[in-house]
Amino acid sequence: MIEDKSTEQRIIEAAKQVFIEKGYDGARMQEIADLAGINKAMLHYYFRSKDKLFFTIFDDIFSRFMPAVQKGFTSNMSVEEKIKFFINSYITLLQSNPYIPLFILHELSRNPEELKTHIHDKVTSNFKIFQEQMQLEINQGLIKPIDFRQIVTNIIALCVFPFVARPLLQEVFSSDNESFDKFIEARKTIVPDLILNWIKM
Amino acid sequence: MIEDKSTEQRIIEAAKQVFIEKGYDGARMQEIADLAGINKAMLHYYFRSKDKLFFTIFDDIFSRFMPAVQKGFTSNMSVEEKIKFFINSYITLLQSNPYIPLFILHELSRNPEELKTHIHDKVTSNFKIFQEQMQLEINQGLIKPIDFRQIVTNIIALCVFPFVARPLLQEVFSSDNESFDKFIEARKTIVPDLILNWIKM
DNA sequence: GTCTATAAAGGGATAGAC
DNA sequence: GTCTATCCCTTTATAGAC
Repeated sequence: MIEDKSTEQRIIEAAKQVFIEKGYDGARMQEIADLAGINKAMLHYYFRSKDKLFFTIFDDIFSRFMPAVQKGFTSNMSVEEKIKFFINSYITLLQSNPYIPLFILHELSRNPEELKTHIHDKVTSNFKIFQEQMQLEINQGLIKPIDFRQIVTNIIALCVFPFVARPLLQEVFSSDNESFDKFIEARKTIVPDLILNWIKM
Repeated sequence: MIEDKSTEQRIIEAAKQVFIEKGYDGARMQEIADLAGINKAMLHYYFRSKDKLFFTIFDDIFSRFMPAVQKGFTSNMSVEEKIKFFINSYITLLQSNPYIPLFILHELSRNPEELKTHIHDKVTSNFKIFQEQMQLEINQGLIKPIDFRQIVTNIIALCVFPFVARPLLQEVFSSDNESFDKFIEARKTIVPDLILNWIKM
């Protein structure tokens, strides 16, 4: 049970845990109440409905997670340095938040229309800068002329996928938790290798 | 509504559709019954419970999908040819079944213990052959000595991720369905390039 | 095998006392 | 703000007629 802190804060933390683990459909208001150390009536007093509570939690998670992903692209490093830096810090972020990506992807796919409006203004800006910088280095002949979207998608895919597919991969490779953690750690050098080897002239 | 075919077959097809779209927790027996053109009582007559129906459907989907993935690795081609062939046919398979991966990943993560037993015997064998062949080509100096698991993970990640992250990617890149389909199609050459460029000596 | 009707439990939401 | 009690709809599951 979550202790200390204000009731509202305890509800939010409890709801995050339960929604992330079970998803919207699998989450129970009773379980959130128990974890927060209150009763169901209090949930509705603070958040009116399961829907409202969910959207609050989703927005909170999404707006913490996406900018953390994108801000790595705003510094004044070269494309190569940025990619190295980004992959390293992104995988580190995922090691601390391993269940966030699958939660977001599942909920977006479950309810695309409603949630699109919630993410629309949070995903646009930061990549633009990186895109322009890449175009510049392409013109300078430093990197190959590859579709910007493909590069970004490949980087994200290689970072995120092991986390969303963890149960399956552990089964396929018969690996225990410890060796899987090492496997992830190794990717902090493997993924940059793979990407840079591909895009550099 | 699904017509013709036996009642059991209609139930299975309807259940597949609904479970894949909504997930176990979001699926309703009523919706499955409606889609199959029968009533709820019939579902229980044929499958006793939602759980039993779900596991039947999950096993069916999983045992169709995973071997299709792995059989590409059993022919007598070189590692390079196999990788090219696999990526192409895997992405093509995903184009016809875009929602299967997220469904499997979500359900595995929701209920890992129960479902592990269901997948255990279906994921082991075929990769072994490919692993041995890779070791051989590594010894011959044809490809770099890279952890086999990392190569397989990267290939699967690059194929699968765009499908599980489609709503998010379309939002980030402001792309309509048509241009996203082209984006996917282009990956049939991009992903092999990326992988082979990385592992070839 | 297929249907209608209904039981039984679950779960979101509210009323009202304190 | 917080609690207990309860409403009421949804959903899984079963009984029983045909």
